[in-house]
Amino acid sequence: MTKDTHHQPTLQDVADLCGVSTATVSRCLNAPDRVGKDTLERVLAAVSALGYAPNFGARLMAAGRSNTIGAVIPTMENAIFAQGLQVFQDTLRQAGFTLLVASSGYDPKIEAEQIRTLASRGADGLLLIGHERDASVYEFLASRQLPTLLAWAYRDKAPHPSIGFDNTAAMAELAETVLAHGHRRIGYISADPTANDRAAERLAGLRATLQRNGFSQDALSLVTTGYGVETGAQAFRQLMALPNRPTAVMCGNDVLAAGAMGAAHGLGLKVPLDVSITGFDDIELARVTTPGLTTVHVPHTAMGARAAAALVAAVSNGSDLISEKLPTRVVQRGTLGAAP
Amino acid sequence: MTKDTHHQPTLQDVADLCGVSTATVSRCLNAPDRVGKDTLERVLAAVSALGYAPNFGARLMAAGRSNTIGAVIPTMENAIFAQGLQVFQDTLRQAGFTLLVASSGYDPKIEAEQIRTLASRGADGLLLIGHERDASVYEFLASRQLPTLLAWAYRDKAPHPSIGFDNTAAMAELAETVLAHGHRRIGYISADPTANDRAAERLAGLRATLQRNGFSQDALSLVTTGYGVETGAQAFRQLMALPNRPTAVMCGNDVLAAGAMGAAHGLGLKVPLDVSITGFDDIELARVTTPGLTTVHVPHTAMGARAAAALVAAVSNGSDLISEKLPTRVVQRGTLGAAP
DNA sequence: TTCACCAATGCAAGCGCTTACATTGCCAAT
DNA sequence: ATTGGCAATGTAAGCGCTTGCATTGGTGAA
Repeated sequence: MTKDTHHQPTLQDVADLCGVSTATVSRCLNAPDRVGKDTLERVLAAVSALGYAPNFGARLMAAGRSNTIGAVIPTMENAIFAQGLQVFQDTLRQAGFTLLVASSGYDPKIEAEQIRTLASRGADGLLLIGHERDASVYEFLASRQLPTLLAWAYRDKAPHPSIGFDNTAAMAELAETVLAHGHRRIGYISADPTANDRAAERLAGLRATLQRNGFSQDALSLVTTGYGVETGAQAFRQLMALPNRPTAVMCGNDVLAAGAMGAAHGLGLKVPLDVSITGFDDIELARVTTPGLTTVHVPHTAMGARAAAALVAAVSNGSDLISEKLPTRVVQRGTLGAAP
Repeated sequence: MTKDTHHQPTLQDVADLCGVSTATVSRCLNAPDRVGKDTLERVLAAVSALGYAPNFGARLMAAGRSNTIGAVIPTMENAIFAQGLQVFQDTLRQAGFTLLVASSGYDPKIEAEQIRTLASRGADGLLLIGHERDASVYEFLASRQLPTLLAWAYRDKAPHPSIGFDNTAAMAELAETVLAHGHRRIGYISADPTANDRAAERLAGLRATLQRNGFSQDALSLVTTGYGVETGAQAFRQLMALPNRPTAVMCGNDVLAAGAMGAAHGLGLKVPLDVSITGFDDIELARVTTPGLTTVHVPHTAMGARAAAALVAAVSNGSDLISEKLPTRVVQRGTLGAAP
């Protein structure tokens, strides 16, 4: 037998086939200008003839770079991050990078674990959602010198670079709009703000707006809940059962709002005649409900593209990651009406 | 200086710290039962003290295994695959595997490229969507001996193992239900069936049902379109502009159906009084429209979990991947009514 | 003609880990 | 008391690639 097992072709095979050293072949692939023109041609021919593809592990090991960017997102289950992530991946792909995605289920423990996993797989850079996480995680990142960009959030004073929008201001703007419609009793459905800084900031934006407009604490009925459509529906029913039910129910995101819409329908309440509902994120869901959801439009596409470009630059040229604040805007679609 | 650069701890560091060989440390991590109990303890303590994490590249290289499963899905942009994928990842994680996701944008060229990328990154197994792809891709997979499981589809005679459901039969069942409501002119909105075998099978199921029930070709008005909510809406308007407009519009998936719902509302058509609409997949969207979408429920969760378990088994024990057919069922929610 | 220089290429040392094989030492069976 | 067997551990050979340094040979300047 010439060959016992059916191996993948290696650099050596290519080198043998054209009578050069592995070093030359490697250079043909990674620094073509450091090689003679005819040699280059011959080697590339051999490469494609053999169907050679470099072994990722070996390359990672020898070069210490993987051309991979990792992303840890809270969930893949709904569309909140999907659109931005899709663009993120497309942009990376065009730059010759691969995306590794992991999701944490909104659990900081799992997130930390996933970050470590991605790092140990040689991710050259990381995309994370939001600012808030344990100091040990940031220490880990620093010790690895891993370029890390935070997204879906932006803070002025933030110690880590982020690309996103101002959750607080965006929700404040929406809240102003709601108040302008004459609503005086506001319900708010939020994901747990202690474990989710975007949720916390949005809630803060709402609170600040209420206060600024001279409302008392009682004007706000807060329900904290989970992340699905169903939990949104449940929270909405809870709010409607209140003695002094709110005339407008604002939701921390579109998924919760969609649930609220469903629950309203189930209760026989007309939106926005009987009750107004608002969301946040402007995902596909928001265009699909009847009437369309009044929500905050978030620049998913721009965010994904800019984040990818920034990380690629940081990884390739070592350029610094700089924070960027993208604009949001309130989108009126129909679920917000005048207070009854 | 004791150390010039700020290196990650290596196996050697751990070994030095507890006075054993790297082999022993390696065994502690990979085959704890082949090591003395006290040694194990000491080593694990050192591991966590140093914050040691194995270098992925080195491990991949030495062991030829990565504990990684790759998945190439058509899109992350909507929820069609998200739920199944989330479960898939969770199950993998619990088995100590990592998921690498890539999306192809429904483009076979990109899919092939992504498959190669994942393979070269040392994915131990692959999850792909649907059966149809170029023979060269399957040859590549075979030459790599890469355990590959197809999902979201199931075929009896299929040459490759798959776990999913029978798209043809499921759509046929839904079509029977539609016909049972008295509809005689059916519109169908489909993604391009030439590039998507699930779409093709669903269409085939519908056609077969019409034929079985003695309908002529004219009973079906087909519109082929893209993948977003908006394209669904557009296709729906197209169907409503037909001289002999259909009384029921069936859609190849829930996203298209949601678009159709929106368009119907825009045209002032009451669903299901004026026109019936059906979807396929039963994703979150289907519960959010008003009225709820009548659709085909697909076992997302079971599919993701079983697929993960099967791949883990195949990769770990070399056990064969066997096809599995999961049940679907028609879910009546309200968008399907009697023909006007 | 000589020589300094440079482009093109080869040599070989790792990168950090796994694992086949070798070694050690202890216990039970003879 | 010997010794075979076995569990625990060590030794060291790669895995396939990149890259610093060495070597080669051709070029133009002196």
